Amino acid sequence: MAEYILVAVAWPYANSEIHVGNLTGSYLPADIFTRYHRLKGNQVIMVSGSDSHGTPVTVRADAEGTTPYAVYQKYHHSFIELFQKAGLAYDLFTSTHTDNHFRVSQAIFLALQKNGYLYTQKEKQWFSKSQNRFLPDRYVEGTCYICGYENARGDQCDGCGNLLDATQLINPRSKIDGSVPELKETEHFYLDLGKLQPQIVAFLEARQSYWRPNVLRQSLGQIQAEKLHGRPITRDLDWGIPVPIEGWEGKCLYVWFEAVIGYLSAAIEWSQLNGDPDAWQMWWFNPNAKGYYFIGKDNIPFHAVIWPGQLIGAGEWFGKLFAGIDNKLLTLPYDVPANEFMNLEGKKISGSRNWAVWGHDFLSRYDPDPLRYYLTANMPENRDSDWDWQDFLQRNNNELVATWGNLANRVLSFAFRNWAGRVPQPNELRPLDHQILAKVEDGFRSVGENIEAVHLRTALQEGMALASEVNRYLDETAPWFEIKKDKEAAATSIYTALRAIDSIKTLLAPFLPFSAETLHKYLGYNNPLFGEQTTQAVADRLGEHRVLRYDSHSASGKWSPSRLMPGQLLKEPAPLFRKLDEKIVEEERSRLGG
RNA sequence: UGCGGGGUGGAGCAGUGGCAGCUCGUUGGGCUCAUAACCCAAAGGUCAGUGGUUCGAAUCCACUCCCCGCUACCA
Repeated sequence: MAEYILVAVAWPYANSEIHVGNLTGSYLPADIFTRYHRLKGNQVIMVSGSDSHGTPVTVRADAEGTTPYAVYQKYHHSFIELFQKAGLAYDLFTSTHTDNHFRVSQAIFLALQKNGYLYTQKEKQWFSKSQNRFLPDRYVEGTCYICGYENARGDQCDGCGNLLDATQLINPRSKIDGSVPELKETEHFYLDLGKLQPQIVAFLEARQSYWRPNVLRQSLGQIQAEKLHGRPITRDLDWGIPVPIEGWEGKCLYVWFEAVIGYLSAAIEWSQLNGDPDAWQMWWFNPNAKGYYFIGKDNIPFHAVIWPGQLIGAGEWFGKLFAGIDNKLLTLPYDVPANEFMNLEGKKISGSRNWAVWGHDFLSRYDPDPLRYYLTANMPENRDSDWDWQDFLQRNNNELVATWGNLANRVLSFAFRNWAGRVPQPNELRPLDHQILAKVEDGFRSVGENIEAVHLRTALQEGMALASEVNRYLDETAPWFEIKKDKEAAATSIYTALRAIDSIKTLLAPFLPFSAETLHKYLGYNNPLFGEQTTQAVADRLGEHRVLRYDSHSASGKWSPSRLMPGQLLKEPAPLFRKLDEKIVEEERSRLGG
């Protein structure tokens, strides 16, 4: 009775690098959750990709004198490289710039239209003659018609703080090239969220007993306070997915509308790449499948309100239009365990001011597991948290190294040295031994329950607490003392301790996959716990996109207690983690804001 | 101003009606297998303030004082 679980992870926008806030907000919790379910033997797929379209990408391309395609490719490849280094093992990390995604998105659009949830509306927008394109409100500056402030932006005035109607700006100019734009009429499609509101509310109410309060506040709470209204889902732009309607050439689907559809299209692409093209239906046409959406708090309305609205609105027409299948509804999200934000040294992370700890930069000096440990221990599950270098150092040295790394090292090295590199043969286990093993083995229940509820901080804490228990056990049995007078007693203690750390290894593996794998080898196992991350280039009519995949063939890990065999050949151990020097705190702080 | 979050021992947090807990740090002791790691013990809080509800409040209500977000395609 394996469960079908879809792990849907936020799509990084392809115009900037990834920092620790992004990692702890969505990518890391998703990976931990997914690794756990893999060990557990569930049918889990973790999908995401680069959000490739939209105006910011085109603006950046213009500024750098290159193409939007090149900009997106550059960041996309950087993401894939980072995810490999950080051990973020997506079943598929693709992109929105694929033929498959275009077709899926257009099918969703058409299904919504068939069901009567789209309407069109004409409006005036600023148009840049020099660039021959419409300007998003953000990219128009002018004098505020309320307070007279001269550098007001189209959407909001920084002088008086009022939200503005961009078309009323006085002396408008393009923020991109300074030219004077003119008002021009344009027509767009709107998603009729007002009409979908009753179904969206019902969807949310059915889930409010177990959703996080921060997510409910910004979805159900928001709707109750102010009604939903239609949102434009197309734009005058050529870098994106064309509106699949005749006469609408030169217009594209708005990125917020099509990027979320990636959760569906990526599952479909994953199936195709696996040579089992209908497999996605086990997640998407299966009412018992559970979809978990790992995102940051900025994305809550899109995932908890609008995306369910899109799925509900597409209804059975999606299956019909896309796959010729009747009477199938798309599976709605089961949970949206959105995280809050992580600040940095007390201030909000800001990429443009370099107030950030960048993923690539961090991993050029430190290992991935300490990063994953700190980001999990400090994950903003309930409220904003803070990355503090002093705190990072202390948690690394006093918790990860001292409690867990040292435990593994002291047990392994003692065993290796005194029993000729093999797991010692124990006597019959004593009550003390049974006790510690029972305690550790109960972790498969308690840590598992916490991970399933996406309480990852607590789950990690419980795993670490078990490591402390084993340290205590060693202090009581004192095998270094036993061995002097009764080697068999020492063998029993060390065997018990080895079995305990073997189990804890598995309990911590979702969080610390690299060191778990190393420890797994030291314990003498030949097959790895997890599969491999691989990349591959996929060609279609839009060009080529590189994808990151997960190959589970070699994986042998199981979410179950150790059954370590006496006599098993150990490998010569070495410490799992490095202790860090106090001086890195100042070094790292001085890099910030530079 | 509007909306939202938060103020708990030195630090970071848990705790939504019933003797105030956890991790780290500090101090003292133990051990010596281990990356000066590990184990034990102790000190340390009028749970922001005031008033109220209650047999009983960190926990509910009212008011006050601070801090921080959001209202920006900056995650």
